[in-house]
Amino acid sequence: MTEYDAHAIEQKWQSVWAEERTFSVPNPTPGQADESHFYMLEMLPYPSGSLHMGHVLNYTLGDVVTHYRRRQGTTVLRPMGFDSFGLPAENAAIKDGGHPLEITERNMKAIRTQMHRMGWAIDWEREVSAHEPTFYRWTQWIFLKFLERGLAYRKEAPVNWCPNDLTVLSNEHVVDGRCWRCGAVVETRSMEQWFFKIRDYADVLLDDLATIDWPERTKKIQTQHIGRSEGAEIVFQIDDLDLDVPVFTTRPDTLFGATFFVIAPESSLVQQLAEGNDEVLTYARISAARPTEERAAREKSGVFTGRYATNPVNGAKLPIWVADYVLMEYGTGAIMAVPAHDDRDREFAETFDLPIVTVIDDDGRLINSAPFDGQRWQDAKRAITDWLGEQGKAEPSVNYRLRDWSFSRQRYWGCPIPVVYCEQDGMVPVPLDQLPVLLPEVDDYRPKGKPPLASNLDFIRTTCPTCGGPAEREADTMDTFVDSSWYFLRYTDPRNDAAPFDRAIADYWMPIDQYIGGIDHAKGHLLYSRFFVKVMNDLGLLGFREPFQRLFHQGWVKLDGKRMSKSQGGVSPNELIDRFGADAIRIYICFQGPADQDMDWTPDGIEATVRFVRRLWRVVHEAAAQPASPAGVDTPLVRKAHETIARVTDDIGRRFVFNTPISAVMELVNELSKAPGDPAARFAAETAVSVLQPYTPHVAEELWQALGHDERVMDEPWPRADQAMLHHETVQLVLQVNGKVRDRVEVPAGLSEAELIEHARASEKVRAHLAGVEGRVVVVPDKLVNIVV
RNA sequence: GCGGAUGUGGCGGAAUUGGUAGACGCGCACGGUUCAGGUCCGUGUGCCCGUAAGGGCGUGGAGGUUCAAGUCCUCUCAUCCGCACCA
Repeated sequence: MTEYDAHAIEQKWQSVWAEERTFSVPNPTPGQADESHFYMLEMLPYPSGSLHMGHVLNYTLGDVVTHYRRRQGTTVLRPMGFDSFGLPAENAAIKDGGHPLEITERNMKAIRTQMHRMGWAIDWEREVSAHEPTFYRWTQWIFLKFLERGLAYRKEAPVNWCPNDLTVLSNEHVVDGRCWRCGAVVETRSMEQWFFKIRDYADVLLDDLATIDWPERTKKIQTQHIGRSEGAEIVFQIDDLDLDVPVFTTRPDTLFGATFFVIAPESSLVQQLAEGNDEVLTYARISAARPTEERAAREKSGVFTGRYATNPVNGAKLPIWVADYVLMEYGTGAIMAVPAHDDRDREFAETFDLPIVTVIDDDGRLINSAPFDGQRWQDAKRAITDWLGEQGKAEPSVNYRLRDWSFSRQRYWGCPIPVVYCEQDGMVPVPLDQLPVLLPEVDDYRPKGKPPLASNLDFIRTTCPTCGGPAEREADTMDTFVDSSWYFLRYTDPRNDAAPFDRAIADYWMPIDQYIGGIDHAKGHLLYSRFFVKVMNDLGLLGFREPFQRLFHQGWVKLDGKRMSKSQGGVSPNELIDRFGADAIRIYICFQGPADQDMDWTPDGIEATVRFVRRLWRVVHEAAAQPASPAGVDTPLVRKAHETIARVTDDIGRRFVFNTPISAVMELVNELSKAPGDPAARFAAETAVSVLQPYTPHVAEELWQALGHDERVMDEPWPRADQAMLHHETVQLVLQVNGKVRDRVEVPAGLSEAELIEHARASEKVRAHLAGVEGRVVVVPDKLVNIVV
């Protein structure tokens, strides 16, 4: 027996797999019989640096599943690529002082090497990167399809502006009022921007959550983000102006309690209502410009316009105020204020000394609301809406918190938006056959507040595809989340140069059977991708409605309480591979705890997993020197082996837990080492190597050979536990008195209740606690007898 | 404020259907092998009382249901995460 040499073994097998293209999976040929297949995917990395331990956990989990499924006889598609366009990669390049293309490709190279060294079973022949023209050509193509269908549009709107990254951000990427990448406080600016009409899909995005197997918390986050709320739109008339202003409310039952009326500072109504009123106009201008964060500070501010609105239920004259606690983007930008039954309205009323009228009593019935007095508020909602509806002053309405997705960025490193602007023809899409619109190489790519491409005249100046006259190209680029909304489709048919993918091939592999990635993408990438798939389904490009059938979030790997975001000294995967080998790291990261919970990174105990691999190495070699285990041999060791198979299979396959299988194999190895010469030693060793193989693919192959096999263990069918071997001849019977364990005895399995009770009463220890009293008896067959006195 | 997750030895964690709490590993202690050290092997290790036999306590806290609760119910505390003036 030679010493265990992780590096020699790992390099050897990694070379073999690369040469033999072991993990490359061909697409089905037309007419081929449908075979069992599985699409395993983990979220692709940003090449903004090299991998950290969080990635190692993510991709190792995917790898274990990949091997496990392969060995179930399933063809597993498991591709990889790079989210190489966009802020993360570009900011990394700026920091490193190089060109984004150069830095990005350098990082990609480093990551590929790390992935190779971890031994992950990846089909590299399907690799795609967002920044390659062969990929973004089709990002542009898909954009144009959206545009054609009216789902992409340009609009002047208040948007989130990051003063540090000098670009617009989507709502999903403003976190606590700050930029998701750099942490700068985001400002509000009114700019003409590109949007995707994700709001049109709010209902289906909500409803179809019921059809997918996702963690409930993720569904909750999306549900909350979409924020569907049902109510009514009620029309208020503005005195003297002959103007009808609708408001949205979820509580039409409180209409009689409305005592004032408020409009948002950004509302176009302000100009009409406050003409010549400088106080109001100044307030509106100043508060509209306040940063979102400051505006969300609780203190209520506002100004009275001097005008009144008429409450349609009772003709009451409600003073109209302008106040910045009313948002332009939600509902109609105007509200009826019911201070008795709304905390914000109450606070405002108290600040400005406005009347408060209670219209629902403690029993939940309407008061001060004739003719609806006495009705339960839940019923009155409907009744008042119907009543006003008959007069044409109300109709049921639904509102969403979800805003359309702002996806244009004033940055260089992204997919060019393929439209041109012509004086004659206005905005003109670039014809499909002229794609891709190539991102030009520029020297000065740094953000300046206006898109860097705008000053690149070679790029900007073009001709109009419609009239042939002079035109200018769009200078904004796309959000990186556009790329990641469809990359998983490109993997299915990555070299197609006639279409983004062939529909039949995408329909064959998709939807993804198992997706693994961080929960930080719950309302960004995971929502956008669902939207893209639904649109593409509506466009007839594919035959399914959801991209990710089953989703799992790995926990964060934390260092000093903070999420790992880049490789830090001492904990970089490369250094750990150098010191301990990939197999030991793979075991370690899985063994640390439940994969969906956060873990604090400590290197304590990583030596232990190396020690375990060495122990396995030694024990298996010792067993390999033994004669082959005869069929039908029945020893405690052979039973332990079958038990291990059953546990590991259930844990990975059904429960989707990855730490306890390692404990199970450790137990088996412990028993094997304590049973030298056991006739089942070879069988136990083979079992240990076989079920550990998804975790430790390199050393498993080496040990499989040592056990005398020519085949690869990764190609061996997953072992099956012999049910007969799981059945025990004797069981340990727990004897309780008053629910407390007093004795344990070994008895034959399958005894009758009477026999079990007899055993219990025969126990000295039980008798000592019974003191001669008979007692009532509870029996759990093969497990427990509890005597209650 | 709303929504969600978590809480078990000195530490990471296990306990899958209400039925032996603490598997597996780290750490620690003692012993052995090798001996420059580490490696490696063995034994022990929830807490308290007791030389021992044995007994008591024990899954953040308080109640409850049950023959039996880490697991179910009610309340509560702590930590973390998501949302947050969304009418």
